[in-house]
Amino acid sequence: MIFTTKAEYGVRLLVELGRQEGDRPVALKSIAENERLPLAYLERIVALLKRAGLVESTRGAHGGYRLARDPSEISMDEAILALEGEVAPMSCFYDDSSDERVLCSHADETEVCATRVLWLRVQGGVTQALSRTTLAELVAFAQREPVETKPTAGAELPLHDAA
Amino acid sequence: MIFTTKAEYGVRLLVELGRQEGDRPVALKSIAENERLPLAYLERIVALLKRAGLVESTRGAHGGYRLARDPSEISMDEAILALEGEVAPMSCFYDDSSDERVLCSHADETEVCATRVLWLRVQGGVTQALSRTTLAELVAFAQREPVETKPTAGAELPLHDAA
DNA sequence: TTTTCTCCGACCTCATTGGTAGGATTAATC
DNA sequence: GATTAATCCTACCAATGAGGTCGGAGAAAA
Repeated sequence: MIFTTKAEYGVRLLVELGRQEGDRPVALKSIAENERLPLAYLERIVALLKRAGLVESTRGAHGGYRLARDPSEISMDEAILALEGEVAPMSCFYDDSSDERVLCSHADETEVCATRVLWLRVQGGVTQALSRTTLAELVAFAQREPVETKPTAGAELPLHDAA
Repeated sequence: MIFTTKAEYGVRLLVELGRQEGDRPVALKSIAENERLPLAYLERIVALLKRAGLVESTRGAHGGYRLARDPSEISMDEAILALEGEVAPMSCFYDDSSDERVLCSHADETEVCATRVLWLRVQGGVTQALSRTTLAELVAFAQREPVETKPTAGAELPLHDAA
């Protein structure tokens, strides 16, 4: 699997926050029950979103979480970056990586590496799909209503028949 | 990392076969030495490519592997499918998967699932990038020569600045 | 018949995933 | 001010898969 459950749970959490958008923060417990996800694990996941500035928290009784911005201003590449880290099709694509196993000189910009070209295209495909999708769209899907907010160019395509 | 070293090593193996294309099969040992990859592991990887019909083998002395088709007829989505299995951004996308953890009804086609929409787009982005890239292109890159074979539509874009 | 290959299955080690447990802190409310 | 409901934080833990290794069994050329 490409993405882990962090991405799945984290995005669902964001969608849930987007649906319940109001003046009062939403307690994680209610989301955990709604989505039937383990609360303790969700706590760690929402911490990632908070650190990335996508979510704000209020402590204490009647506390909880709310979106830091309008859902239409939150793109999925930001969310996935926060949840999973940099989208890299191969380990040596990470900045910090000194993966000794894959000793192709991917990192060496000057040398033309055949596989690097391929992974760059894949990376581009993923980040495009992510950046073109906003949280507002997903919230609209979850509410089974047509998209109201103006989506980013190209985002109205489901893209899933494009393979 | 999205793909494992199987994809990296396997694609490099294919590129190497594409470069040394001739009448005689290429022994795995020479490829392992060229690319500095563990031979025993490469053996298992090339078995995947053979099973998928991308590669043919000759046993015995002076034996080895050759491409089953012209490099321009081998697209990377076939290769990755053989090496890594189905490209699925989330575990429940696999046919055989009954992943009890992710209990979103991704599999249920009738129900609109917000995250499913997202993963479908990602999947589409990856498979597009892969299917638009042929082995012939990568071989050309490895030989530091301009692409001669007519690439599939859109394949001439590196796509990596598209993010 | 030895050498050089492909083939095949068992095994092994390590890192990551997907959690859990237990508590500390903060703030509203009785 | 005690209780309660929430966020925060760190440590631990089991299962899985990744990335190999090892040893040998066929097959074909010299």
